[in-house]
Amino acid sequence: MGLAKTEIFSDEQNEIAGFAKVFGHPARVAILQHLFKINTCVCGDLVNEIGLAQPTISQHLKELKLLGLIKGSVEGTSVCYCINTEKWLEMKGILNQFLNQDIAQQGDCC
Amino acid sequence: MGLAKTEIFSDEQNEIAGFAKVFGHPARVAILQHLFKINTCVCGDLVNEIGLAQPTISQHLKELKLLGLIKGSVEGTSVCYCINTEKWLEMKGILNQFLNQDIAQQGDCC
DNA sequence: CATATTAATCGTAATATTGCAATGTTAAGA
DNA sequence: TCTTAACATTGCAATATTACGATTAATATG
Repeated sequence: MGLAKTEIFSDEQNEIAGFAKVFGHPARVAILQHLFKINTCVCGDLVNEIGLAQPTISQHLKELKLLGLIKGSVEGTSVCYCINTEKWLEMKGILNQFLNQDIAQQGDCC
Repeated sequence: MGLAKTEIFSDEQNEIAGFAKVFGHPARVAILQHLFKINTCVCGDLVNEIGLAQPTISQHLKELKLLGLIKGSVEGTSVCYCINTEKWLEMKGILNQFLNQDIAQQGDCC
């Protein structure tokens, strides 16, 4: 089917999956890393930085924007992208809660 | 194409994406949460716990096993699954490094 | 041995994702 | 206004993912 049965899972589970999915592709990881590294707005060099065609980068940016992880503001003919710190922290909190589940666990049992 | 151009990205980027991808589906999030909650081996009740068919669960378990996040040992006619703590911690470290990138960042610029 | 139980695998349908060429849009500069 | 630039959108081909029915494999149990 290719279609996830999201309705049988909790909002929390779907939220975790939603955020994680966006990192599930190396191009988006690379884009985010670059945005962090530059530390100031990037305007268009992502296409040169990463080795993918312009429409492909544009599409990945769109997905990141849809989740709210990045912001884009038009700057003349170019567009300036940067991390949305607030949303990033929110996501970090949610994912960390999931990743830190193990503290109570005392070891493997298999 | 549906095929990610992994060769143009660094090993680190591909590794982050690989781990994240596995959480990119709520069923796998649910499976992991349940394995943590039970805190002892779960053998087959995952199918009842989560509302998906047995082959579907089996497939998700396979992916989790492939990455090394869970271990399974045969226990009679059933199979006992549990978290692979060592691998989980390794993954946590890698993802945390990615999620914590923001510390140096001083705010949005758009 | 016959049968039931449990889980893996196979095959397949439906849908999603990835990537890009072609094209559209918008704003700057000549 | 015309042209160029920087992106976004559209449309499509190739591949991946998700889900499940049917089947298979392995082990208990009567």
